Amino acid sequence: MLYSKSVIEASAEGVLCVKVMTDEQMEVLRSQISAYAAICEQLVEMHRTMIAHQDSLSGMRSGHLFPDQSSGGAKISAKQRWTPTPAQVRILESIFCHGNRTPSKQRIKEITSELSRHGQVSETNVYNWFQNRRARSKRKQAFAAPSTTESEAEEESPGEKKAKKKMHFHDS
Amino acid sequence: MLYSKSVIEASAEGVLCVKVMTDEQMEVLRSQISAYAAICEQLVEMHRTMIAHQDSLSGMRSGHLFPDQSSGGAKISAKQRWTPTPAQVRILESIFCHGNRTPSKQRIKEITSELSRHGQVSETNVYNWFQNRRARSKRKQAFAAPSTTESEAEEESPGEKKAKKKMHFHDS
DNA sequence: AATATATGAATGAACG
DNA sequence: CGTTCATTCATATATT
Repeated sequence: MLYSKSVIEASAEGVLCVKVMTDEQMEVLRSQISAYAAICEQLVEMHRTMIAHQDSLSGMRSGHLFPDQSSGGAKISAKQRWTPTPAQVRILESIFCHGNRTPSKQRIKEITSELSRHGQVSETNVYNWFQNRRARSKRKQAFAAPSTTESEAEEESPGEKKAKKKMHFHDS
Repeated sequence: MLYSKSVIEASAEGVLCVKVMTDEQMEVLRSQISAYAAICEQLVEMHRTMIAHQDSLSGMRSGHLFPDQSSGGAKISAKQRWTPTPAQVRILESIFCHGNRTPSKQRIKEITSELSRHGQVSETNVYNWFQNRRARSKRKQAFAAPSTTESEAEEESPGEKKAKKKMHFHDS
């Protein structure tokens, strides 16, 4: 949809055939950008307002407790996706919160064997878990509003955290 | 649909007119839209989280309140990242499994032009693809190899690997 | 049951 | 090159 740029190839052979945009098209693009800009502004404004009212933020994690997997009935249903048992989650969280970042392959193996005693896991599962855990942790911290004390002086506008684009083209 | 198909009209007749945009300029515009889209997503997510927290306090439901964009179906899904088409994947896998490791720059160029006939692709994309392919192949080995002797049965085959994987195409 | 959210997995791109 | 990040997809689980 957005890539209509390469559509116009057929007008002439190789010479002054370029990607052209009519005023109309330009206008369309302009309004799209405009619209997004407006939406962003709106959202930022809303966000600020809400933050102002926000004071009691108790980040409670929803402890999901699911039934025992080995409760008599044979659970032969082929699971398509690994689901850590509560015990495994506890161990993983513990390790993660221990500040021990970037578990190496060796460490992964150790953790995996440890977890294996509480249910079936693979190294890949553990690896993915840490990857996801870290990524998610970062994302959730998008707005950790410390109303108590201003510790971090360096901060950007709410919407710009993710806007940074680091283009590094390896190219040829 | 915000993108009318009047895009092509201009090139048909004598109306060679018009504002031209280089690919570079198009890219800039695309990036802007993309960036705004990303920011919006981020803001919406933050918003949602905050609303959820507020709900736990007052039970008030504000509902979704971000306008437009979905009503008209004008989904600006500016693709920020290259996604190889099935045909391209097939070719790439084929080359990769051909044992020809670490394609040279020249080879990359060749492959790129070959792939270009099946969809837009840059040399950087190809380069990255091979890097990733190799790295992940190795990782899998690392995870699988140190076990016993018979666990070496897993090797990707060019023709079929993950049939259940949903292929999402992108229009051009 | 339908929708929403949480989260495991896959992968393109970037970094050192 | 190996490792890590960021984004996306698919599904398990929770909520209405």
